Amino acid sequence: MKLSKKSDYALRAMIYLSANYQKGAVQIKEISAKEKIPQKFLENILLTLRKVGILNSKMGLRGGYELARSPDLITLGQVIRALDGAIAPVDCVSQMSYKPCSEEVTCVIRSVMMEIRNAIADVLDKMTFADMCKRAADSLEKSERKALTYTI
Amino acid sequence: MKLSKKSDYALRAMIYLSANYQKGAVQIKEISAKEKIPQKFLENILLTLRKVGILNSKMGLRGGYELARSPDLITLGQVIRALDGAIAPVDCVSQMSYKPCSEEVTCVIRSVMMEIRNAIADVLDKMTFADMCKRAADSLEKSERKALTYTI
DNA sequence: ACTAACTCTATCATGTTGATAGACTTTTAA
DNA sequence: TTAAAAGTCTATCAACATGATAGAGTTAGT
Repeated sequence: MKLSKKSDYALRAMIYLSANYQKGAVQIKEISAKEKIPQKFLENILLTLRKVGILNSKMGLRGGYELARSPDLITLGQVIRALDGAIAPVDCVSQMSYKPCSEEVTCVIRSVMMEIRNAIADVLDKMTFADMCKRAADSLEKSERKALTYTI
Repeated sequence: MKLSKKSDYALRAMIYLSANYQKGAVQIKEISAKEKIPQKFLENILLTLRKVGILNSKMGLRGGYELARSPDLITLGQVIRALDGAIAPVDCVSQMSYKPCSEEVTCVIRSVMMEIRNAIADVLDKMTFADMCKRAADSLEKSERKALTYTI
């Protein structure tokens, strides 16, 4: 039950790219520096996201990466699945890498794991990067207001 | 986001022990055979569960393992935490192995992971092994009725 | 005392994770 | 037209986790 560093980095990079959606291509180097992600590691991550069609890239001087579509059309689930694979805790309840278990029909562990899978998917597949940016703005504002209150 | 084989085996063994709760100590060998779990591997698992107080053991001839308390007082969460550790997808939202992340207050990834942790915990900490036995009985009955229907 | 059972520690092969290296290709702008 | 800046691709690595096995102990019922 663990989010890999890879997916964590990917989410951070995606939030960064979402916040800069209108500004055109952003370079790996910039994301790497701002989000403190090892550059070479980030290269692989972004490459993967490009291959699944979440990002577009421009090669050459002044190249970079940008979202392939609007942030409200990309969910956390899409990104995590691209990097970590299936979200389900066991394969027999996975949409992505389904493998039947021996006693499918009566297996009670399976039924509980299905509940968990659905609960996770419910969060990750509904949450878009537009939502994430909004949340970030909200919580920043809130913490600034708080800081202001304290300094009075 | 993956349940380890260890936890999976543990859950199966616990369900088996719950179903045999009134019958006194059950031997590793029996559980291993019935649930098709490598015996030596199972030894380690049961030992761990004993150390955290979920199981009691009797040594010597006619020894074995049994639940330390009634099945309705043991949750799946307790067992999985004993074997796999924290349930939370990232440490900064974990009750069990909490480690602060740098930007705790404003981190939006954290807030989403907290939602997921809570959703998972909500399932695992409410579901007891008594519930599991009931489910098993229900689904067995259902599949038998179904089989009957088919054979008419 | 014999034996069936749990206890404990060590070991092992395999795979995954997080990270790095370097050679290659594409594009732009001077 | 060429140098520099950017992405592309493949290989490699150390460290760790996982799933499993081995074997020498210890305990207790008969």
